[in-house]
Amino acid sequence: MDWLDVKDSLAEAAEQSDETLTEGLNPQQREAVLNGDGPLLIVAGPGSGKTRVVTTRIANLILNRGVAPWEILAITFTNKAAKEMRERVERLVPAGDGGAPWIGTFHSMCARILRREIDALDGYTRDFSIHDTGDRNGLIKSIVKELGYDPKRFRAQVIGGWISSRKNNRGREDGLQLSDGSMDEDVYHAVEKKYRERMQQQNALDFDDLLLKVLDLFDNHPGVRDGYARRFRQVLVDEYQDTNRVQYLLVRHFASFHQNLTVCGDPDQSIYAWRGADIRNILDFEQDFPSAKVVRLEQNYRSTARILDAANVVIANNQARKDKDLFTEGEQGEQIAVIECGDENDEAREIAAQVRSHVARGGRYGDCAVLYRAGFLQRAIETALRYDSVPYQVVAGLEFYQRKEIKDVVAYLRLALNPADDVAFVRVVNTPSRGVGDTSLARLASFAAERGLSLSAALGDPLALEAIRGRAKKGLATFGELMEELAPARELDAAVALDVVLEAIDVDRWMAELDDGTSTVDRAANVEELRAFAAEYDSRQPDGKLRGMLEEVALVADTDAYEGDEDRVKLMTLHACKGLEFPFVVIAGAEDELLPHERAVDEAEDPDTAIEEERRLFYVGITRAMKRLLITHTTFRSFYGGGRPTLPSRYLRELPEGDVAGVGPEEREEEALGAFDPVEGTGAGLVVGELVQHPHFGRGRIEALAGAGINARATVVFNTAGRKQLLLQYASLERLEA
DNA sequence: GGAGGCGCGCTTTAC
DNA sequence: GCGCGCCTCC
Repeated sequence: MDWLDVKDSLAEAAEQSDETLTEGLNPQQREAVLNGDGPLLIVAGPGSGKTRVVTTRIANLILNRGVAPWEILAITFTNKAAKEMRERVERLVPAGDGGAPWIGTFHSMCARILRREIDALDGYTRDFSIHDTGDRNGLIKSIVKELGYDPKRFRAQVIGGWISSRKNNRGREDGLQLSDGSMDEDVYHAVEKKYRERMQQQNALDFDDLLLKVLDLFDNHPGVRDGYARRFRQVLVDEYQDTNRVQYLLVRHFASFHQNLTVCGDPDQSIYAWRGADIRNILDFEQDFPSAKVVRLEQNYRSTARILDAANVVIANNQARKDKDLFTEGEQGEQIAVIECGDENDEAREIAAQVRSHVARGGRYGDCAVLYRAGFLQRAIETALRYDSVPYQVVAGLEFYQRKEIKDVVAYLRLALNPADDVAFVRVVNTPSRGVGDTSLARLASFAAERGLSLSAALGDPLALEAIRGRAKKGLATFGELMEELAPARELDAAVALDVVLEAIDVDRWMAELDDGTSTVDRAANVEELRAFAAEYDSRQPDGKLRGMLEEVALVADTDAYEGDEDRVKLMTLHACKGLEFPFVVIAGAEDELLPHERAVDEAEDPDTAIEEERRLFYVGITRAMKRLLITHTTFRSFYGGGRPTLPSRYLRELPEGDVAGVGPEEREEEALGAFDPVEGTGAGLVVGELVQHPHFGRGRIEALAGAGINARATVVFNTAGRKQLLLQYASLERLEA
């Protein structure tokens, strides 16, 4: 069916859809949906119905404003968000045959554009490989060694991060400083130069390049740029507060012709400054687009009044923000529970118990989410949930595609598509084992370098193997033949291509080789899962072929592992929870040095800014909760096999007293059910000079007392642990007879 | 060249 | 307390 036909057939529905579409929306939401052409900024507080507004707006553009679906570009930050948006738009607008709106992440959009247009850029073809962060760091490391520097002193990760932030700040690179401010800048620049050359030689792009190359394309080929700019009559960008410089410039290009740009976001939820997000993009939107209309969505439909109040009060401590006035008409709700736990196992058991009592009271496992600042908190929680037979699901990225066997198989697929991909070549030339070691590989590499060839092209030259002896020679020759066998896979359906590869490398033997019988991971099953994914991809994207599947594999980071409707507890980082909501939220590990994270503070140019970003992270976590919020922290947490005493997060002190019920270790024994009574009178009666006992620090003497109420603090000098500042509300100090 | 052992350093967050 | 990288020995 042609789009015009679709439009006709929808005309009738369209007559009334203005009314029905916006039914149940509040005036601000309706305004955001119905606002006409031109730049539009939607400042959307948490739980204000933003996704509904954006999807309804898209539907309205299609149904009532004569915009064809394919003239709409909607950019989200995660695949998860893109998927949800796509589904919700489809529910409102029946899909026609004419083409769907472009809904995706910056990275997937750019990959899609480059597949069509990259020939216009020197040295690249549409079969380019996409290198992930691991690939990038590996290449950088080998370059560092090649240039004769010590890879321990010049860590690939650090240089990689530096290169990345330079790319993400295009045009402002010179303002960036080396994190250590040392004299090593020449080395960094040398590595960067080499890295760029090597990437181009192997027809490879890293994540940052995907965006940057499109920017290059648009900057240098106005014809191409205009093609897209004219096509996209309506551009929408979600989570605009998290865009970086390059993304900002891209958005301007996309919207350059029609100037119909809708951005939405919330400055208080900006949590990606560490990867170049620039909050100024949203704060300055009205200066950038002087004709911009601004709509504020301030009514919260998600959380209880108590939870919303706590969030408001906490975030008000940030200096760098615009005041917002979030309100709810919802119920007061129960108090926020803060529970102090002994250590991470204690904390995990407590969380498991709380989840079970939630279910015992008629709730679902799927109502619950456990959020934490850093991935390593996950382990203890998983163990406790498993012990209690609580079903859970980790919503975190990468895991699957980070597995060695998966990366290896994917490297073969990459080679089939792009034989110049040296990083993939190095990864699998000796996997499974073919007797090719570093020495012979180095010989092949220098042969290739002298002639400006890729490693696989070098293998095609009979001279290349002359300097190589024995098993390695034979192994390399075998690998060369293998590469030729793989070549036809490039134009096949993904699953078929995968089968070609698996057969060519004799996957069964390889898997048997890897399986030493002791390992618990079922590698063969993982490979089988990849096979299933490929088949699923083929049926979903019949034209995608191997090329398309590899692209998707490279760009899923938070996987689509998140299945909102499954009745399982969700475990994820605070970063991953943005955009989601749960009836019952647990924020674990609310301790100083973890939240705010010490590294965020230490490594930031400006610690105060970092502390504010961490506070936003806490804010994002709080505002995910609909009905119940539980915050846990420990007094001691294991670290690197050892461990250290911990103090409650400074942000806990900011929670409004009336909304919070704190519970120490003794009180919570029979406390699994119901709301908690506030702890009262803590700290009362303690006197400077007294001896006290702490559950983890042991004995100590009070040196000073300060603050009152929930802010009451004691400085205690412990016999073994030294001097500590403790919040009396949480520290559960016991007085000892003098 | 490969397997096994030891020591070091590490855990932010992610497309 | 684990994984990786480097080292040694076969």
